[in-house]
Amino acid sequence: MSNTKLASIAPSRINDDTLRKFLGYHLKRSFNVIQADLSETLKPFDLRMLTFTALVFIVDNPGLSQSQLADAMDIERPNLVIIIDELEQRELIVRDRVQTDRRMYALRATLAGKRLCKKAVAADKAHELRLLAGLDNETKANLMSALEALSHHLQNRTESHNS
Amino acid sequence: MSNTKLASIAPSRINDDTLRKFLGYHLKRSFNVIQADLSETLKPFDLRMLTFTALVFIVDNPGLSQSQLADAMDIERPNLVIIIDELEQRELIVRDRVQTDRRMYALRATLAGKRLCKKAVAADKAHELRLLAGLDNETKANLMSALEALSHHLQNRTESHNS
DNA sequence: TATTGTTATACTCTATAACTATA
DNA sequence: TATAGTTATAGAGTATAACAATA
Repeated sequence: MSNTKLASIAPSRINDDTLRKFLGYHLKRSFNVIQADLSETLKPFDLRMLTFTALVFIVDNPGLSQSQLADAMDIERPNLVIIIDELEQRELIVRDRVQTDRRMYALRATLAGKRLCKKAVAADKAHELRLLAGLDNETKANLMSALEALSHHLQNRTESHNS
Repeated sequence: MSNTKLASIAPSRINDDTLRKFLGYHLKRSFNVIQADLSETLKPFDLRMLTFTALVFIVDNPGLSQSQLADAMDIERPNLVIIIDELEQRELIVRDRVQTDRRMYALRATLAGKRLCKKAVAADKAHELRLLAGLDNETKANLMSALEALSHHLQNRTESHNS
């Protein structure tokens, strides 16, 4: 860290006064760290954030369709296909044909899927607690409620835009 | 919205009780919305989130090097090159050779760069206010301080990991 | 006609290894 | 040797258009 020569030319401490005022700036930085760390946490289960999220949704909502899932995950239908393919090939979920509407599949988790989901959720929870270790409980509670409020607010906003 | 037949098979309202407890879940959803909206906001200036962030950093820190900038932006050096190339080609910034250490460049914004930066910052600020319209001021303030705390906490965590 | 799932495709962001030129 | 910038490349995530099967 001996950038004594550098100090005369470039700022030794980077100024982010302008960017610090932007929600998107902090959101991106925070998400990048959590996303990178979460990838490591999910690696033992052979899951990524997207496959993990899809699996949890299917476990919690047996019978939902790919359209519904894509909508819940805020991704486009085409991008969900390979995620479902992967989960199905690993026999964590099944695609059941719906008899009353043969266009769509009812997604259901297998026993193996439910078991893996439970383990991954526990690992993810432990991972987040480890990541937030050092913050006092009040800050953590504020963080969670603020983020949940933001997420809901933005979600409702886009819904009313689409209609 | 007439999924009356669907209701008998699949859940009509998606349950996200499990995922709702995860910071990463809300973080990702919020970031996706803000990122998508910000892209639209920056389009008139021919900027993306990355080129915008780089430009603001250079304006606020005249003379910084690409390594310093990559570090500040939390991206890898190779990925910064094309961003700087783009800003330089558009004559928003210049790469000045540092005489005392000819390996590196001192990045500086041109007058045009500073002007565009100012306009883009204002548009971005207006965009965020518009996006958060409807939330009461207390929630907004909580959100900002919570996110800033999170961003700083995670940043310091990774720094101590790298050393 | 509209919708579900699918294919193909393209663009952006991210990450790593290896090179060059300078120190 | 170590560092700054670069090239090449590969892997994710995301978005759109167009298609087949079904409603």
